[in-house]
Amino acid sequence: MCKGCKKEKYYMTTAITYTSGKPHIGNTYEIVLADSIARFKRQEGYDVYFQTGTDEHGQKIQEKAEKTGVTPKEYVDQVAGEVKRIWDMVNSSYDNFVRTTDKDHEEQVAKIFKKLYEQGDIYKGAYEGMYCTPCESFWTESQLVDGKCPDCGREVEPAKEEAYFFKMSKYADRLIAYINEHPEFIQPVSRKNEMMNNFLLPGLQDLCVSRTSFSWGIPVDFDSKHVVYVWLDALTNYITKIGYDAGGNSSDLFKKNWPADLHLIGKDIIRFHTIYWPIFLMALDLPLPKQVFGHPWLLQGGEKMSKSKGNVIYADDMVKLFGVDATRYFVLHEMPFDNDGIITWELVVERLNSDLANILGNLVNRTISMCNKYFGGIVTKTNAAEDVDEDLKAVAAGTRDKVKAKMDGHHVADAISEVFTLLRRSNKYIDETEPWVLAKDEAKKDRLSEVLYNLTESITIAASLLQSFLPETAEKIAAQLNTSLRDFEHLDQFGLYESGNKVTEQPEILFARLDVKEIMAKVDEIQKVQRAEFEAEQRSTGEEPEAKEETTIDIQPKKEITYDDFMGMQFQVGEIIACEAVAKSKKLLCSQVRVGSQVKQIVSGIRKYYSPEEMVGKKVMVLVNLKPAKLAGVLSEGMLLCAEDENGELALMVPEKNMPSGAEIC
RNA sequence: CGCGGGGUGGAGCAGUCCGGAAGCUCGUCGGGCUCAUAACCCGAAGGUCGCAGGUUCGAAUCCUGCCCCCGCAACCA
Repeated sequence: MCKGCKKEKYYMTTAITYTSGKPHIGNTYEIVLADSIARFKRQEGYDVYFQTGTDEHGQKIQEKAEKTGVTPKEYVDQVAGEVKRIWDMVNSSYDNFVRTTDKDHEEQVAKIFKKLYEQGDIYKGAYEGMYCTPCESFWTESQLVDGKCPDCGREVEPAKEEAYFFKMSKYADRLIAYINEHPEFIQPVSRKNEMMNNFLLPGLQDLCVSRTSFSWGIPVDFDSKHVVYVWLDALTNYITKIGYDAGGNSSDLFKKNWPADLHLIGKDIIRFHTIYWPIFLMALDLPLPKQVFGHPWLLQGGEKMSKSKGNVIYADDMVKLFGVDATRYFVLHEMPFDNDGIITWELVVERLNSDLANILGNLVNRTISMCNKYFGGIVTKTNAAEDVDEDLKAVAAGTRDKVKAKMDGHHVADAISEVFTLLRRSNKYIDETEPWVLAKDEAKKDRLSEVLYNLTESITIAASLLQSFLPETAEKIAAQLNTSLRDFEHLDQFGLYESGNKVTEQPEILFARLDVKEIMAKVDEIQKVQRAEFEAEQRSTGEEPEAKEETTIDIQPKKEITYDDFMGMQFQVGEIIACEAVAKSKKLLCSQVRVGSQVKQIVSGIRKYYSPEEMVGKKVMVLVNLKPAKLAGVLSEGMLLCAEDENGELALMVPEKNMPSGAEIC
């Protein structure tokens, strides 16, 4: 901190990661994104406090622990350790790694709950819904499957449970006003309308903030059969872990840093951060955070990520194959600002080769090689300038402010691109000046020296601007150039590289080019291991292994039926003579099926797998005597039989030999 | 008429708020160069900006209608 002036504080947080399992690359993306913002703010001169951590309570964790045969605490200790290890591995520079099972946090949450209760914002009421007794779970109407429990398929019954509620509606008007008066509060702005239109303007319902159906949580201290709802527990980490005290004795750290300048979160939890969290803070009479930025997701291209397929991408594997900075580069660069990004192994290799190896690594390498070849590594400014230098110098000196402008709006990918514009410009400069031609003419030695100086200086500036994103690489470049990364305030000037300095004699390759095929072979190995691990885990938790290709599927057995029951069902071969999509639905097809001499209209949910055209002419298996019913308003007089695999893929049952329409199936 | 996101050269995207010569990266093809990691530099091909109307001197951009894709929601007989 400089004398006489105080650096401006900047308090930022990530969401805390839920410890129900090992974080994949999509989760890891958030910490890298946050880290690059934190590093950049520090570089700009802010006094940054950067907090991240893990969210460790809740029913899911309790269940997971039970299945694994350990206590919830043992379970979250293990996962939180993993999270922290990964956060450290990707070089994140957090100041505080918090856990919601930390004693001080638990105490404060209990105090906050009590305070809100005593001042009347929380009241005791009853939660009503459909309850599945064997599963001990409440479900909303919309969660039910065929009116039954989505977990076990058994009957549910209406039930009431005592619960505490928070009076959201009391603060809604204040929140609406705040959001309207602070357009920068919710980022990207498109999310603001979503919150307003879907939740705030229609009217907020009171939020249930306690549970009695499980015990792994922070107990309500005046009513110990309740635990505090996870979101009230999780969100408050932003204040409790910097020293907030509900009793009025908050720490200096808290007084200095609250309100937060930035909550960086995934777009899926924007609602919790822009509605519930601000209202909790209003109830506590605390100022609201200045900005909530909901970043998009990193999605795996093509198929869905699934452990059983072994295609989940983890930061560990990426770091093993590509290194930390290449991993950071990819997730930062490939992520658009408000659209989801795509990650595939092939794309990672492509980016690494074309950007990091070719443009950046090769530029550093060729520049240093020339310095050594022509001047024994000594870089001297001779002022033998030519017009062609001007553009390079202008781009180099102007990059800092362009990067800053992008970073101010959290457009991290675009900020990095600005630096690469400078690197591309530098490569072009080499072609324009042709140092190898200058080297052949003794009279042009000064000019050659100046050219290499300009390149060295440009690279120094680029490396200094890259340090927020690729910290290790930036340091490596500075070391190879025998200089240090430059202060932010001097990065808009050209010509500060120490003339007469000697660069390294043996430049190390920063990023080696990779062969896609070799990488994909290694990826296959990784996926094999992942599948094996998954199966082992399934066995250890006593779950039936998920079906793989060409294996079997076990389904919930139904109760035994008699032969008469069976004979009560009439199956016949039917021929589809016409078929069209049901207008009001996305999944339904309406078929005219000839069964013997009559034609039945049958509606089926198979549009995703069969087009109306390909249905026509098929001979299929039909349950004929099913009571007619209306689906999406269309009458259906039977059922086409299909086989279904574990992914919901459907296949129509057809006779193995050609059979006449109406033939009985028995 | 359920809610939301999206449809821009082979791929991935920017541009759309505030109309004014269709842009970026990758890939392909041709050329140049040799300091460098088969790299770098230049050039070219390739797009009815989902479709149809409308407003305008002028529309990827504004208005109207429609189609398709992806989430969520659902009636998945």
